[in-house]
Amino acid sequence: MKEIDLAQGQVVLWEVTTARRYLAIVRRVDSEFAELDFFWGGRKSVRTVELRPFVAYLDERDKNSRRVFSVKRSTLCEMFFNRPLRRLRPKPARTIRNALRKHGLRYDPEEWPKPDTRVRIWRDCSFVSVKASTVDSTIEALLPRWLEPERLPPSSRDPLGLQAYAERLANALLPGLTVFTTRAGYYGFLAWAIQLLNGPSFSSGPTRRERLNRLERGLVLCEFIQHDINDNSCALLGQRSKTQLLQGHEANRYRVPTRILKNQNSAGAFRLYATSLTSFGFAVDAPDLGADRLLPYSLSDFGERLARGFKRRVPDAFTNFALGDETRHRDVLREWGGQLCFSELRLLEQYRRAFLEGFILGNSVDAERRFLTVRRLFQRGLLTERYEKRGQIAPEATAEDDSAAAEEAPELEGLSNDRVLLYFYDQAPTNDNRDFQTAAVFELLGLGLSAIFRVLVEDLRSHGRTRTSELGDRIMRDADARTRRLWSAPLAGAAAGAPTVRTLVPDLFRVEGAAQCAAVGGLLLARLVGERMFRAVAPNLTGSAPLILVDSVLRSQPERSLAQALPELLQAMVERHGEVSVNKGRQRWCYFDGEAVVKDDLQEMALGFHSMRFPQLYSLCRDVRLGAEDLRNGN
DNA sequence: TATACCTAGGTGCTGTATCC
DNA sequence: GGATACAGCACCTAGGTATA
Repeated sequence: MKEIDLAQGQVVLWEVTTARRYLAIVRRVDSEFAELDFFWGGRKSVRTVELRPFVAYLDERDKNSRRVFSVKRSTLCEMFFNRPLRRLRPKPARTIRNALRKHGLRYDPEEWPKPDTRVRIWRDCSFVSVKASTVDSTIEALLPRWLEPERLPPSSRDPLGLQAYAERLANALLPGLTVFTTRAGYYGFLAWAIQLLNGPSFSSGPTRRERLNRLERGLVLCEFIQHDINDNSCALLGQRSKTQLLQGHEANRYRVPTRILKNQNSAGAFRLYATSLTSFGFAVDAPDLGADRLLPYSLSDFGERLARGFKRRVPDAFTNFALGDETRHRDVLREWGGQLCFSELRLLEQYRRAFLEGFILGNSVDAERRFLTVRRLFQRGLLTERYEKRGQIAPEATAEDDSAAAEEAPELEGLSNDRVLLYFYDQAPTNDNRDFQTAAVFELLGLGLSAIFRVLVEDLRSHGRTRTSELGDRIMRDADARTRRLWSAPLAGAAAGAPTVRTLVPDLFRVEGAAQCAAVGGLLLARLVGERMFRAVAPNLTGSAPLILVDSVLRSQPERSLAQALPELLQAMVERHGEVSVNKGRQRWCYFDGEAVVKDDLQEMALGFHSMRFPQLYSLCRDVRLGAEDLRNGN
């Protein structure tokens, strides 16, 4: 076999025998050997003379075959996964497709239903490697470009670019909370750890960050032993390692585990709670301390109080155990776990008061915002003092004619984002409700638009190319008579005849098929823009993508029906998606080619509310059993 | 019929891709 | 580089199939 240059990151063909051939990625290469990463997760060092770049293999194929590699699906699976995979699940199928696309290979057909389905693979001549050399790029610039542009990094998962605006709305309601800030105990643990480790005793030896990680692992071990394997009521970061940790004893004695998370520095408490810790006013950023090898935070007065409160729960010998290498008996660690338990910290009044000070009762802007949000949730009965019960749809949140739909809804633990947003959407538009209602209208507009964009995405996935003027027929064909009538009526008529928003939203998630979902999404948009609530909050959404889209297409020509407006709405969304993709430097999902929309790098598209962090808020409130009395003290 | 084994599908959690 | 969403993984269970 002739010698060919191999490069890191390249897809190569390793022909062990004529029958045993594998595709792999070059991890490292030197003059004689290349280390390969296989798609099934294995790694192996192979002599370079046994390897060929897969594209070179294709180029060497017979011209009569048009340099197309045709192979049964089962054989392709063996080449990728070392197994024929008689049932090809979506995940490995996606792995193969993504790998082919990523490395400039095209395939046909799109779907491979049977093991003996033949898959044809060939070079995608429009592909330009992201890491192309300067010489390549110079040559590329000289080439005519009448077909596809060069490939960009993979597409965004947020095709209409709605996430950033949603986060701004969430931050206005609950600044400092993130999707990870669910346990009040971590604030005290981190404050105590910062206070302890930034002291003079730890200037040599392991870094303070490593010591903090050890303290966290020690805490997690004690909590896990305290709450046995069947008790997940006190969840901590690293919960998934619980079984492994509990098995890691020798004669009922444990050491601090070496690992609770794959990367504790990026996924541990210190990192995930850092911004929240400062937003709550417990600590301030102090990068100069970091330069001195200290933890780069300085505790505030609140933070010092919180740390002292937590310290009262820390067993005397815990620190030495966590930072040392000694073992302790299970029963001792269980007792420590009981003292440290995050679910019990509320019983310590000093700790609870200090936490509430930072959380909602302090004088900072963020604390005041959180206080106003929490107080209104209490006033509306969305937050109550009954934390143990599973959350239910609040009776006043359900319009009378929608009660049947609400009864069918599954019970939700805590406080879900959709429950809060739909509740406020149902209330009168007042200044006191305005921020919640702005978020609700934004999310509902986003849902309706996304449902409509998704029908285009699914059509492109099936056909590769579609005309926006034909999608209306598809939606109408699958719809019931009432929906067809509403889609054909002028916008005002559709708004008046459509079910309520509270009915349409669950429908959107219940109906099967993208076309039916788009039909419901259209009715949701019509209903929304016709309601008083929309007119009340629209000024707050000026400049946001959903408002621009519905204003420019729907509200500008209210005499048109949804069916008539659909092609223009889709065109506006595809254009918006194009702009978003350019701004992000990401590959687009689709683009206009004359009258038709053409598939490019389509991604899976799911519908849902963005996180407004109400479940996380509920969890924090539950940890300290926040009550109405606490809020009265905050006035 | 009992049992073992296999697979699909659901769920929850972690690690990483993505976005700003 | 920080914050976030989500893909992927591990685990579990139900149901189907093969075998004794």
